[in-house]
Amino acid sequence: MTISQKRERMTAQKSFIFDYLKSVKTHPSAEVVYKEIKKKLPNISQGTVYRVLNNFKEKGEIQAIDTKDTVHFDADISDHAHFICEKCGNVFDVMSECSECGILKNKKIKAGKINHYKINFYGVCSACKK
Amino acid sequence: MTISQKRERMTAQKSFIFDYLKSVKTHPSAEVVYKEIKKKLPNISQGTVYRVLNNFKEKGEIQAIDTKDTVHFDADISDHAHFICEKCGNVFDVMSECSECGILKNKKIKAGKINHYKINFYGVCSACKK
DNA sequence: CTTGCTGCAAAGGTTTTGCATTGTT
DNA sequence: AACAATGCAAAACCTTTGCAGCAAG
Repeated sequence: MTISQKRERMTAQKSFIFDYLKSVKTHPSAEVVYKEIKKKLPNISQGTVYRVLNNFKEKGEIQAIDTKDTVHFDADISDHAHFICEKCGNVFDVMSECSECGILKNKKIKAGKINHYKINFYGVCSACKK
Repeated sequence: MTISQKRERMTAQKSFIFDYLKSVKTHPSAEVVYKEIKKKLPNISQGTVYRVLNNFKEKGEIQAIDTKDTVHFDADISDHAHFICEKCGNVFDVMSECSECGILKNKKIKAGKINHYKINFYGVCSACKK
């Protein structure tokens, strides 16, 4: 019995979503992605957006940022930290290296083997503080 | 017009929940807290558990750990990292210091002032790898 | 033509909330 | 007695999913 390899197909929905994520420096939630893509593909559905985002995440092509409310997505999969506004929930990049975390990556600790890590900083963003 | 200060009241529900969180080294979700407390207070409702946990969090007496699925709670509010199992979702403590993150704390960066930070490590826990 | 992907809408699961009642202070 | 907190159940919210039709290869 041979394992049949599923052949992935390229669609407008996928490429629009990926291109959009690559083009923005913000870290949009699924809902924001949906609204933005809908401007170009008016018939796209929420279900498709969630499915596509989750597929990209599973393939490691984008990363998800878990916040209090909704999940945010980032097409930049390099190790970098995020600043999460406790008021509006927006996510900003923080260019900070954490050598200790980098050393632990791929190491096996008591809990299990570390595949990757995320650093989130919390505070109120400049816009909300106004 | 004077600002009327709300006086908080002590209830069995609150103290049971807080004591429970303080007593465990796991990082239970709201649902787990609910089930555990229900053993001692059979009439407690889910709504109360969510309300109490959120109040403790807002007062800074406990911290919330956002994971892919549900929020987990930790009565240990010291700066320490967590290992999140990508399979079962359980949360484990990681005793690791991150001097870079510590230095950034309370500093003002471009995005805003950092109040606190969280470091999450991801992987598959020993139990799930079995 | 095959079958992976989509749109639609319904379902699922978690968290929040309105309101009458209870129980602290 | 005041009114904060609870229990209950419904609502709100985000995300997933089943299925028939569409379209990429």
